[in-house]
This record gives sequence, structure tokens and C-alpha cells, in this order.
Amino acid sequence: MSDSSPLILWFRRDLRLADHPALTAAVRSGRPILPVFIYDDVVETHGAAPKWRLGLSVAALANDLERLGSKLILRRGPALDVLRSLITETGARAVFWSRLYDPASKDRDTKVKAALTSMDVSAQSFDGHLLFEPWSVATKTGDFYKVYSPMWKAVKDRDVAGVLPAPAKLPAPENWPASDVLAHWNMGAGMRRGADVVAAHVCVGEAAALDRLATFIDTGIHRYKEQRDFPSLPATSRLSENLTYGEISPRALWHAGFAAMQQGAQGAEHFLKELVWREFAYHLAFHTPHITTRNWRDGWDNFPWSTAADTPEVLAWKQGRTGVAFVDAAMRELYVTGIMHNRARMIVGSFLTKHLMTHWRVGQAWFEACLIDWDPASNAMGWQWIAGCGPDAAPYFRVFNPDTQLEKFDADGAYTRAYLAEGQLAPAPKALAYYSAIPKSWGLRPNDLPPERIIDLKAGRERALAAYSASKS
DNA sequence: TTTTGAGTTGTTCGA
DNA sequence: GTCGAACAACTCAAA
Repeated sequence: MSDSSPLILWFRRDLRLADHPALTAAVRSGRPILPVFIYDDVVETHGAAPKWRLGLSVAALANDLERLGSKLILRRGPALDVLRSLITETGARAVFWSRLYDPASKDRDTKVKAALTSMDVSAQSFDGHLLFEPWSVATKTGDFYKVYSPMWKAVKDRDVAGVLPAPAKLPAPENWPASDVLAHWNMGAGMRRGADVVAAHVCVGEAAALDRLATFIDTGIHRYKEQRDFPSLPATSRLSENLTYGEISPRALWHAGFAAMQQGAQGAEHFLKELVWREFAYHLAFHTPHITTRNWRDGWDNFPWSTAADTPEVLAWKQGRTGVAFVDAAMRELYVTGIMHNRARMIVGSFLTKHLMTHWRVGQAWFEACLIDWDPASNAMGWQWIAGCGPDAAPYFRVFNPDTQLEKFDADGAYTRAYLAEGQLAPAPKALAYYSAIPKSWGLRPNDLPPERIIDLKAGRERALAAYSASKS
């Protein structure tokens, strides 16, 4: 194997230059590096918002690579076909990438690795997407953790590898292969006018992600524990958006949070715990891949969920006009900003799966369409948890009451006022922005009457509890 | 092997 | 208004 043959660095959900073990290894190999991003229709998300946001991230990485004297080659198609052509075109003898752990990526990568190896091309995968590899955390009996708390106890004192520096320069190949033009991919096609609205709220690229982390550590982490549950407060890190695309590494977050904790920041440990929730979700997706598509726990397959995604009730839920203020504000936050506060996600999830007796997969699909921080593992776990069929399952009787939640977590109405225009003389900017983001076909206007409740909360709760009892007997 | 204690995020009801 | 108990039973992880 000639050292002068190029090495393909296959970027996927690791769109950064710092703390990138595959990149570090590629540089150390001494070979010319060919950075590639492949839009693989078979595996990639087709959600309108995450696809659009992915395009922004790819563009940012391409810019960053150019500053290092390199560039990002863009190709589209089944990953293995694309890699084969690039190998033929360039004489590359090695392909490096960062491992992914969701079922679709894992299956694809296994096949790619086998095929490349059989072609006598060195296919090497590296860590970096997680703090702890899924096979490196086990109970005393060697099983994977199915409950969060013991997993947290098992990992919280572990050493986490230090953050790797970004390279100063990338050795370029003598000849660059052809690249697609990102704009031609039309990654924002599904967003329509929504992109203009959400664009005001995104934070794209590695430098922006590092800034966001620094700001959070300086000004936010000390009040994280106390304020993170209040959706009107800017108390969360919002770094899920950047973690999703790998614009920043979980290890960078871990070390920043750990240092803050050692300096006495109240709430820093809670931030680390949230990072481990992400690990937990990925470990579950790795060991029980059916979590992304089927009820994780046995005994739920005969629960009488409605699977229709287009009933009037589900449509009202998606559009944020159920007449339940917390639910509607949250669903509009999703449309306007591309994210939704954690507490709000639980409330809309409980409302959909319990009050509306709708299958969690309907909600999961809508979140994939709308969330710029869409993550296959975290969302699968979250939806199954709130529906009751997942790990650490909420007892079935734990049905969130959106009115009670409003009193507890938005007592002054700041959150609902920010997103609900109806009935207000001077609606807030984000409440008005909703009408710019949604399709015209929904026929909604700021001066509509406030929507009527589509369901009585008490009756909905009782119906869900009765259905649970019946399905268990 | 058996036992023991615990399990992210809740609600309601009655004292 | 506040507070504790009830809401069920089961699974998980460690002792």
C-alpha cells in the first residue's frame, strides 16, 4: 500500500474538525486526505427540518475545510456505490469514518466495511460520537443497562478521553475528484417558507457551537438545575442542535461541564447527566435496535393506539390548535424555532399518546419532520418513555395534565404568550412568525378565534387509563 | 439463587 | 393552600 495514495475521510454526523479521532488518525497516516460527504437517500433523514439543517452544517464544514487548504467533496447516492467510484477515480486505498450506532447507519456501515475490506481497501471506524462505546458499559452480569440511574452511577466517575485539537492543515491530494454543488441538492425543499423563520433561531457550525458552549458554561450552567424546567427561560444549553450533526463533540461538552462542576457550578452535574441520557439512548438503540420502530417492551402491541396520522385530532396537535395552551404553544415553538423545550416535549408526547390515544410513531414521525435537533436514538427513547412502552417506563397512570403543568412551569404565561397569537391585541413576534412558517393550506390567521379544546382533559385521561387496564388484562 | 430496594421529569384526592 | 398517600405491578440491578 502506497503512502501517497489518498485516504477518504467520510464525514457523516461528525461535521467538525476538533476532537475528531478519525480525522486525527487520517492526518497521522501522512497520506493526502480526501474529505467526503455523501447524501445517502437510503439512510439519511428525510425530515424536512433536519435535512435542511444538515445542509447548513455541511456548508459550514466545507468552509472550515477550505481554511485548512482542503475541500469537501459532495456526492449523493448509496454510500458504498459512491465510495467505490471515488476509490476508482482517485486510487484511494483507505476510508476512515466515525462510528454511528442507530440501526440504519450501523447496518449500512457493516456492509460498507465488509465490501471495502474485500476490495483490499482499509476501512477503519473510530469513536467520537459518544462518550462511552455501547459495549464498554455493562452491569455486573455483563448485560447492557436498561435503567438510567445505575448506568449513570456506573459511568459518572469514568475517565473520558481528552479533547483532540483540530489540525492546522490538511494534506490535499494532487487532483480533486468532481464534487456536486450543495445548492443543487435542494436540502431545504421540504421546508418551504418555514426555513426563513427557523433560520433566525439556528446556530450553525463548529465555531458557533463552541461559542454557544462557552456562553452556556459562563452564564447558564450554574442555574441549569433550577431553571431548566421552565420553558420561557433561556436556561438550557441548546447544544442538542449541534450535537446532532457532530458540530461539537460530546467529550467537549463533558469536559467543559466537568470543569464547571469542579469549580462549584450548581447544576453542572445535571448537565453531565443529560449527556449520559444521550449515551443511554444510543446504548439502547445499539443493543435493542427495534426501539426505533417497535414497542420496546413486550405487551404493548395490543394497546389500542390509533395509527392514523391525519385524523382531525392529530392534525390539530400538529398545527398547535388543540385548544390546550401548553400543547399549542409547544407545537408552535417547534414550527417557529425547529426545537421544543424538553418539558414541552413530554407534555405534547403525553397528550398525543394518552389523551389522544395516538401511536407514539405518529409523534415520532412529526418530530423527525420538524426538529432541527432530530436524533434517532434520543427521540425513539423519549417517545417510548412517554408512551409507557419504553425503558424506565413511566407508570401508565403518569398522564401529564397540561393545565397543571402550565401552573407549575409557566405560571406567568410567558411561554404561551410568546407563541399563541389568538386573542391577543399585540401578539408577540414568535407568535406571529408561526403564521409565516406554516403552509398557507392550513388556513390559519393571527386574528382567528382561539381554538376550542378538542378533548376534555379528565375524560381523555380516564379513557387512556381504561384502555391501559383493558389491554393488560 | 434469592432477596431487596429502586425506578427522570406525575396527578388526584382527602385530610 | 399544603401535604402525604394512593395509584399496580413489574422489571431491573446489585447485594
